[in-house]
Amino acid sequence: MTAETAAQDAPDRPSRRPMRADARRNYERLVEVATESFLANGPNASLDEIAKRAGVGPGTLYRHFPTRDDLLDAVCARWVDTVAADARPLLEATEPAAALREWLVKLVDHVGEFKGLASALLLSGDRKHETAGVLHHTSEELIERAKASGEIRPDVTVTEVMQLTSGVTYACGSAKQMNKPGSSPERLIGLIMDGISTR
Amino acid sequence: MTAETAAQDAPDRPSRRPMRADARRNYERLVEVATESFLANGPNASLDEIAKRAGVGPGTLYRHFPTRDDLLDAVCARWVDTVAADARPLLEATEPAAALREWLVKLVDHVGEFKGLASALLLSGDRKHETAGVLHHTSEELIERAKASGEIRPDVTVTEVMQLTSGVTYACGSAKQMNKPGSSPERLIGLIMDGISTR
DNA sequence: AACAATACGGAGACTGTCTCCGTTTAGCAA
DNA sequence: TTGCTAAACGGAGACAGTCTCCGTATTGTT
Repeated sequence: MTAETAAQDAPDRPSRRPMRADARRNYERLVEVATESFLANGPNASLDEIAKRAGVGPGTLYRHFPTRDDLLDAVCARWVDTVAADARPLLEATEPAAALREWLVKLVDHVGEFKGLASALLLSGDRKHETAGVLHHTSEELIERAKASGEIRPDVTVTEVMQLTSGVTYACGSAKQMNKPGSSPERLIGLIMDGISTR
Repeated sequence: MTAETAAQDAPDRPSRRPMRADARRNYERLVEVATESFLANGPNASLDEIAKRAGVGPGTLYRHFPTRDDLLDAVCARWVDTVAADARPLLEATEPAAALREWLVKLVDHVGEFKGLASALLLSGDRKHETAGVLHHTSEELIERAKASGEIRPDVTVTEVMQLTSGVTYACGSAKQMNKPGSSPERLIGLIMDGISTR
């Protein structure tokens, strides 16, 4: 399921008939407005406000997205497609370890731009939407290739790398928002790469 | 400033005369109740509720702690003394790198127990209360010793280690709360230790 | 005992969450 | 087209949490 089709047979819709036209319109618009709003005001942005700015009543918002997390998920689902596209070329790179490093840095940057909204995604491998799965799967491929080439230790798991990476994301994000410079994602990912490399 | 004395010339009090007896009593009681409440209900526990359970009006709570963060800080200030005590023996250990590793694991465990309340502390080196400073300073000593013994790379900074550690804390915390087992703190800290070790 | 200075506490304004239900609309079938 | 029904809308309003204002009470000092 890609973000584009998400609205049709939306979140866990029991694959019944497609959404009515007006419902779909509102769904789309809500996700759109929510994205702006979350980016501008953080993940606690007022939901009623989002509804208002999308030109619908609160009831409509809550019918489509019963909880804040559901809305957050939908917003992330769009965004994740963009990120995954970034990885495509890396999957064919000639130097797997370097490719992995580059991907992890990109991941941190992307998630960082997206504020704290997406950080949970790195950890959950199997949420409703493939949202998180896409990221997990991409990482998995890159890690397996790097293991195969002998550059990464075979005892390291995908989950571990994702945990460490989400940690870097969190640390960089927090550091920025409290005006503590801290080290760059490149540097921290570098240290992690050193830790998981064969030697 | 230790937690015990915190109430006397409390948060950034312009070192004027000490708190009045009733004020101090309420301050103490509030921190006490807040600790329970945050642990039980997370960092969004209702402040009015805390005030009520401490037997004071909301006004009193807000006079002592103008923002939620101020209260959170006060709660953490108590807790940090406990943690720091754990490090005392490690500072004299004969194997600095092992001691550092042990400390970092302890740190993750402690912060984890304390839910998400304290994770921000690892990153901020110079908050109002020494709260964060204590942790930072302790880590610094352990890291310097490990560098001096040649086991840790000299180019690694304290901040970097704290960033990575807070990341592990975050990752383990999130993983737990969304029922994703993930790897243990020991394992992840181990990978980080590998990354920052000389080879 | 009297008097500042300090602190208390609760009423209430305000903001955000979420639901209920009467009204409207889309889509289909005749 | 028209009429019908399931689907969807949206806003009033109940509720919960935040935070302030200010009249009242307490403390510690002379």
